[in-house]
Amino acid sequence: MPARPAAAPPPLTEPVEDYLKAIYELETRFGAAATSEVASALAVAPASVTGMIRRLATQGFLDHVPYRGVQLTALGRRAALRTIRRHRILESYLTQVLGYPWDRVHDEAERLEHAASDDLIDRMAAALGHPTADPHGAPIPTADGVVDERSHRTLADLAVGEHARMVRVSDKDPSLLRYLAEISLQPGAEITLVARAPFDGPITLRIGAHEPVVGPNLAAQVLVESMPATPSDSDLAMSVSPSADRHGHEAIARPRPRKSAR
Amino acid sequence: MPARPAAAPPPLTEPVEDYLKAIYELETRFGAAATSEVASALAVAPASVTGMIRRLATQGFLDHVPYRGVQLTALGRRAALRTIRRHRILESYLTQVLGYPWDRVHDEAERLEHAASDDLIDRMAAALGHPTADPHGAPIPTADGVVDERSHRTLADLAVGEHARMVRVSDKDPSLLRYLAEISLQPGAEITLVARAPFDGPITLRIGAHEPVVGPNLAAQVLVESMPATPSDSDLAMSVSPSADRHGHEAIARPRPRKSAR
DNA sequence: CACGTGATTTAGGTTGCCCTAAATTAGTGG
DNA sequence: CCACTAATTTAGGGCAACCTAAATCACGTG
Repeated sequence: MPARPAAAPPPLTEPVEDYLKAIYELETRFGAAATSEVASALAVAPASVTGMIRRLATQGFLDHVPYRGVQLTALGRRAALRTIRRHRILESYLTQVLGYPWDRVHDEAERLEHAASDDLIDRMAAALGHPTADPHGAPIPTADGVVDERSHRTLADLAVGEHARMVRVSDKDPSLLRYLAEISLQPGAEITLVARAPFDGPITLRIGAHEPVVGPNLAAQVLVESMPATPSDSDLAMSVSPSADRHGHEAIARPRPRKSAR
Repeated sequence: MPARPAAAPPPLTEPVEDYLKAIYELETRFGAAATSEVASALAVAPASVTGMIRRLATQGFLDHVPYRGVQLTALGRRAALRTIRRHRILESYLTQVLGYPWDRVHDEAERLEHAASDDLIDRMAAALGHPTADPHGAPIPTADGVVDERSHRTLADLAVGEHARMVRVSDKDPSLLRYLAEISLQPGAEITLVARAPFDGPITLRIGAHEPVVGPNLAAQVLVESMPATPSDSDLAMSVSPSADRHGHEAIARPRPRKSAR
């Protein structure tokens, strides 16, 4: 008999897409996602996360070791990246074509990402010339799930006198984004760290003609990449190597044998 | 005490928006919506419709007379028109800006209409110059719920020799839409009815240089408006008055007193 | 004017996703 | 090694939206 044309997988529900996306993001930040982290990321009770996780595990989207957290399978990662791609292309389109300010695209994209078809997303991407990063600098996965996962230093890591380019900031806090726009601290901006007060104090930057002073808290949220010092304003031209400071993602630890080795 | 800033009404769920939209459409076509009509419009069991209708009635979106059907209240009509506005602006935007063919916008808009914010819809409308009709000729309600509800004759109603302009066709049947596009029968097209075979037979049109022949079934789905006969190709220049062929919408009949009046 | 037919509603379930409260487990410090 | 704490899971519901099967109702007809 002729093989049937491969039963289409049932489309994921909105909550499922949200869980997978949240788990993906926690996993890339911490190596694995704890129940409570997922719960607070989604503003949901931990008990609810346990239930959803069990279902997602039986459906093959993730591996769950009870009391130890979860990790996405290849299937789960693909699904998560598909949602993330939609989200970031939507954000790009909303800002670049429809004139949204960058602090108001997150919520809109958050809803649209579940409703837009692949075709729509591709048309938007094409209209933008297939962008590789969204307005906040987050990399956009390709349609087949490849994403630039390089990690970056933060503004708080820069040494005095160092020269860098702003790369990325989270899209989640509108008021932070509005403030950053005010001081022209947006992806692509060139920054020199002018001064740093002691005891984790405020940091003075130079961005173009301005010299904003920001707190260490804010600085830690802004990702940057080193730039070769410009011949003009640099005395110490230390080129910081883009050292791979990625932690080596362990798989979830299996529950160890209970005999306390001592 | 200072009056609180008016508690925001809880946003409608997706199924609720769909019910209200379907009921609105049935109501403008038939004067009232029957349970079974709603059920088949939404591809849902009639028993499910009864349940939803009861909830919507208690929430003030519609009036329900058991066994007699439903009618929207002013509140329900506003909500329905808001969804319809979104749908039609989305369809317009998808075709005009993103190059969707007109037979593929319905499904996409159907999903996006529940996710798009008012702000997004307004931005799209502005980008299009505030269109008054969607790609299929359906009128777009304004943001405050005003819509052009004129009814129209169909292609099947035209007399031989009559000259008309195509106004509108349903957006629901992609294959019909593809065929109409093939024969250039799209909103705005000027049409002359060239011949009509007897016994409800095929109808010959002239559209520009083409003379497509269409069945009565198709003709009944295409809404048109009369045009003054052009001096060139008309012998009988009958200007058909745009007679109000609107049926006079009765309210739902109350269940009559059971004593069989006779 | 009773009766059958078709439309509608009621009764009783199911599923997905959420909750709170009460176990249970892992990991730490004494 | 025991006890405490914090994280997690289990137990037991709730609500929205759907379903099927079994009443019930409206209405035209014989």
